[in-house]
Amino acid sequence: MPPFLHHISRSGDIVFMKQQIAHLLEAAANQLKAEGFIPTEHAIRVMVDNTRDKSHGDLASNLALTLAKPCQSNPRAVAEKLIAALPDNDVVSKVEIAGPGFINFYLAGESSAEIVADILSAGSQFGTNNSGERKKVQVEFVSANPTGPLHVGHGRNAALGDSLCRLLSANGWQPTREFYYNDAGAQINNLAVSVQSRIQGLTPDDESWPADGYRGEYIIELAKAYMAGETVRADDREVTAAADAEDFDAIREFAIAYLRHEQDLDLKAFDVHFDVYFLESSLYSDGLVDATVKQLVENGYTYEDGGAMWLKTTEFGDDKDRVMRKKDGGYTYFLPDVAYHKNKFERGFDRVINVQGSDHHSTVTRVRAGLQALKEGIPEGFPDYSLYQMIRVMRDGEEVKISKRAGSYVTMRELIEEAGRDATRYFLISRRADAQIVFDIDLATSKSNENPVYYIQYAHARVFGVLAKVAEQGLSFNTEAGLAALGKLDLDAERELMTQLRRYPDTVKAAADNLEPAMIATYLKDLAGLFHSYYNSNKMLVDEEDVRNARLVLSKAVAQVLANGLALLGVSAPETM
RNA sequence: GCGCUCGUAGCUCAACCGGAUAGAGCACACGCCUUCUAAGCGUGUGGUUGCAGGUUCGAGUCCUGCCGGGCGUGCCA
Repeated sequence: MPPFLHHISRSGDIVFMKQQIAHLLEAAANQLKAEGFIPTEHAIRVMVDNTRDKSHGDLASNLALTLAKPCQSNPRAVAEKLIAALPDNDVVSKVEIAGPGFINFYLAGESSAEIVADILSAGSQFGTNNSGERKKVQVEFVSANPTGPLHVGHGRNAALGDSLCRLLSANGWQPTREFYYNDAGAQINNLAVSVQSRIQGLTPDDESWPADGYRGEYIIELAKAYMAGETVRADDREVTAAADAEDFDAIREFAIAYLRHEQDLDLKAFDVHFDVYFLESSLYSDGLVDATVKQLVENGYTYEDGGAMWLKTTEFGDDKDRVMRKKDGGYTYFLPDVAYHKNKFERGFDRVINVQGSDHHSTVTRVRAGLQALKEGIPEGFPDYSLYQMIRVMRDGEEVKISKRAGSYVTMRELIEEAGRDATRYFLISRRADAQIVFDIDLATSKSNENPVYYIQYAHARVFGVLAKVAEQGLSFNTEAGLAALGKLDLDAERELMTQLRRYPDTVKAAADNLEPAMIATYLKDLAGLFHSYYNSNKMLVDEEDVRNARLVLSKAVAQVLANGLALLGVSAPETM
């Protein structure tokens, strides 16, 4: 018996059933190689898929189709040989050849039901794995400059980034959540000028209002707080206002703290928390920017032209070189970005992921090019990016243009207050990052029942509802007895539920591998749907004790997986609704 | 112009590395609460997966070219 077969047993690691089947097929293929049926030089790549149609069994492989050509045989004949060569095992109850040559696997009934016991014993840990091997991953997200309230776009960023961290944790990684912001540049001065203008009683309509000033109403509140001598405490700083209209530096420092604090409130309402706040100014004060420039110059990737210093990013795949130091001596935004990412690399993270709107996708090439030009052995694909598409906001059937200048955008706070945290978060996370989503404010707020998050939460609450009924109706429920009686569950709906439950660990892995939390949302919607359908057409609290216990145990497992999945999205799993 | 990206039912979206008959919700029509929560379930209507080629045993998925949307193409970030 090949060594890997030690892992294949009914009592073993049942959750990665795909891998187990793949191992079986691999063993069969290797035997056919040894027999000379498959050319020895042919690399075998085994793929096992979930079936869409239950008449195709539980899992299927296309291996015979891919081997037909190298074996100079037809797929169905190859499939027959593969099946004959499968090692003995107790996880598969039936194997069939179907269609053009698919091999369909039916899992043994007990094997299928065992997932329920696995779920209940693992509890909140069910579905997690250690593929990240406790390695450190840093995820930078939100990273909004403190010049205004967070809007819907930041909301998508926050939901995606935080959920990604939860997913990575579930896959055995150790995430660090990091927030990077500019506390010293031109935009911050611009902010301070705007506040000072408001203190002086100016409005955006006045002629002397600063050209690029921030017009939003929040600047008025900020100015009032400053003149009232208030103290603001943000997560990463605390400032007491000097209340001096002439003290520009004091205004700036207070404004930063004030707006950071406002952002903190939104993020907390969203249940998003950061481990590290990184200041762009520290890159200068700690000499990281200068060191980066020096290194780039020494490596010969820079040149002067038109009074500016350029970086030869074209040597690393960019379509044109980029200015790194402007004529006026200041640096363009991407130079500090390179210094920052050099710093991330040197901090020893095994992996770094940036969550950004796709309107910044051009920085990807630039930052990576800058890092390559440092010649420090930073991997070419460093850092990873999760780019998400812009959100279009609809209100009263019309598109709301998001613009800080005009002050006409939808804030995160507005959304959370009107639609609630769960609904907002779910909506923002439930679509693939590369989909341009349409956020209909009226739908999200007034008719929030249409948000599928309630559909999922309701399935969870229903389980708790029926469990509460057990005692009310003077019945009994015993988990052990239920587990022992799972074999009594032979309805199609029950088998389908167990199949879907078994897919959860694969989904957790796939969602992390693809940096796509939305895959969890899709999975949960499907699971909830199967449960609602099952619940509606079958009574849980039947007289027959075995069946009652078994159904309740299955329902508990469904609730557990729903709760685990919702937790990955940062959405609550209420027991009553 | 060039680069990236998206285009799936009337609307909003699924479809894991190419797999078998492309799925949900909303909307529309008709059903299901004296029985565990109807925020639920069932049945039906609705598709040339933008168009045209190509690769493959097999394409919504990969390649090429068009068409359409978004973003980028700043010594803005």
